[in-house]
Amino acid sequence: MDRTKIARNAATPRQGAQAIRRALAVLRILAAGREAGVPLAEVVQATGLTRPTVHRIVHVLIEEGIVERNARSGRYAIGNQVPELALARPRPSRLLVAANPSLRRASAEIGDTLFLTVRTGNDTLCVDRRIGVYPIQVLSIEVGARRPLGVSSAGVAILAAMPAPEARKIVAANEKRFEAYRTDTATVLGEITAARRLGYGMREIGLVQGTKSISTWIKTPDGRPAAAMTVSAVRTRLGPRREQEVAEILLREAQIIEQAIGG
Amino acid sequence: MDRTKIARNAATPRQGAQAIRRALAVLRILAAGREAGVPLAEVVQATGLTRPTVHRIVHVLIEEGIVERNARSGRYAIGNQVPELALARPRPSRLLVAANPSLRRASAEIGDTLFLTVRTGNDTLCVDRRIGVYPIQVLSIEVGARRPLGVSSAGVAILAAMPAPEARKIVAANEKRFEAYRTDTATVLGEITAARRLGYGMREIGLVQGTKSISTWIKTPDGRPAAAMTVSAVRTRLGPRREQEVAEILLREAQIIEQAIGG
DNA sequence: GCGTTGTTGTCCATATTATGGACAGAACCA
DNA sequence: TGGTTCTGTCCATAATATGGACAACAACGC
Repeated sequence: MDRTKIARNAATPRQGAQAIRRALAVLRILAAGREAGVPLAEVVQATGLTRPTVHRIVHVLIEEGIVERNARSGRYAIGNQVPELALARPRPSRLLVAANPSLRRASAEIGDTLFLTVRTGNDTLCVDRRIGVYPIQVLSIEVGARRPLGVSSAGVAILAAMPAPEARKIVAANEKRFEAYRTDTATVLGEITAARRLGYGMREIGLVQGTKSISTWIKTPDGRPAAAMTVSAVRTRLGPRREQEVAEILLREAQIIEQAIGG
Repeated sequence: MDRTKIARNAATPRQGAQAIRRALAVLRILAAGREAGVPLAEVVQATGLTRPTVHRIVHVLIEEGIVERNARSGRYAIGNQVPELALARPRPSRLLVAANPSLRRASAEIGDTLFLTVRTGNDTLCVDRRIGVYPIQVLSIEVGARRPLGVSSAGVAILAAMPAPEARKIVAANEKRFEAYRTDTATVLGEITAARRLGYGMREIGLVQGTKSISTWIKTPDGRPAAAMTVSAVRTRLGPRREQEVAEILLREAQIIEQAIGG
């Protein structure tokens, strides 16, 4: 009876739309499942909603064409109508355009697979990939791959570049989803701290066995990290010396991209 | 108190998600506004919802990143996160792939601008465009353009190819949106009847002054129209004789596409 | 200046709507 | 055949979303 007026202007998360927010949370989990989709139980676990609620949401979204169900597996996936809605927007994003020359340059210089990953909500989303000239390439992550912030080196880099309290809040929000990626809050927080010290994100053990990744963050003019640039390679190819070299190239190019989107 | 069990299995549109359905209705209207966006009042008018409701929905969607607001005009538009969700799906649709050779062939043969338009819900959505060799081209419709079924020749063609009651239902549902396109239910129904007789859709007066359009429908194996192929040109270039020629080419290619997606 | 019209934004009592515990069915396995 | 793990459905209930009414602001005319 006393916080009625005080809290309204600041960060009150606008009421009267629980169902819509929940539906979007479901959609974002489904998006992480790509074409293959996600079983209902996993959506329940990842969102923390009850099963009847998720079931209802998912089936309404199916009726609306926003979600599809794989007839074979019974899994739920992002439907046809989502790309159709997306057509309303102009094709390539500002970042993608700005990053293009840097990706080309760095890819040629480094020779290993290069990824551009953006932050979207509590997830990372791979939006570009360049294959290098070295004969062994790590291609496990495809354009469109989406993961909770924290489970990839790109996610760690992005979290490391934001204020610690904000990063902690996101990690806490993603906690329920870490299990599926064989990690946990403590590990993630440790990696974030390490990345802050180093100046870039690093994972000795990538999501694929025997790979190693290095990521630098890219900040928007307002100082918030919006994306990351990542190199992935077989571990043996990224010893301490080369790690240093690669990191320097990535840091240089990240700065160039920051300037391009800043101006 | 008597229809409790009877109607449940057939086409009961699953309850418990009014808000989600409404949010999607809003999104689809916003999608029609492309980058420029749509003023709130127009969303209200087009959806038939009340203003407070639309306002609430739109602002929640903004908080979620699904909708953006143009700072200059105050209009609302589809946001960043929609294409990001869309990345979860594999790139080019089955239809787009199947239609590609036909579009190329017809475009070369006809020389005027060619469009491929799909049905999505109660809208048409332009998904491909080929520019011909003739020096005057009608380029007003871009890939991503979305309009209520019935206002373009493509929409009329698609409606003409479905069972009359279903077409009437869609036209009725779109009624509130026709005004913005300077047409009305009676006109649209008349055009649909004419298209059924002709075997293809036609508009003497395109949405742009002085243009004329011809559209043939494309049906999926289950017999439902899913898309339309359209030629637009300045009216003088599409006299009765040439109209016949163009229609024949379009009908031929439509059939080829139908076979390609059927097998 | 001052009404007029056309916007968008907000409040809050209310009834409609979404919720989730409990139950049921289906598929798989030993 | 009983156990386990999944999805689907029901319905009383509480919480949620609703929309009428009011407010604020801008642009325009005179």
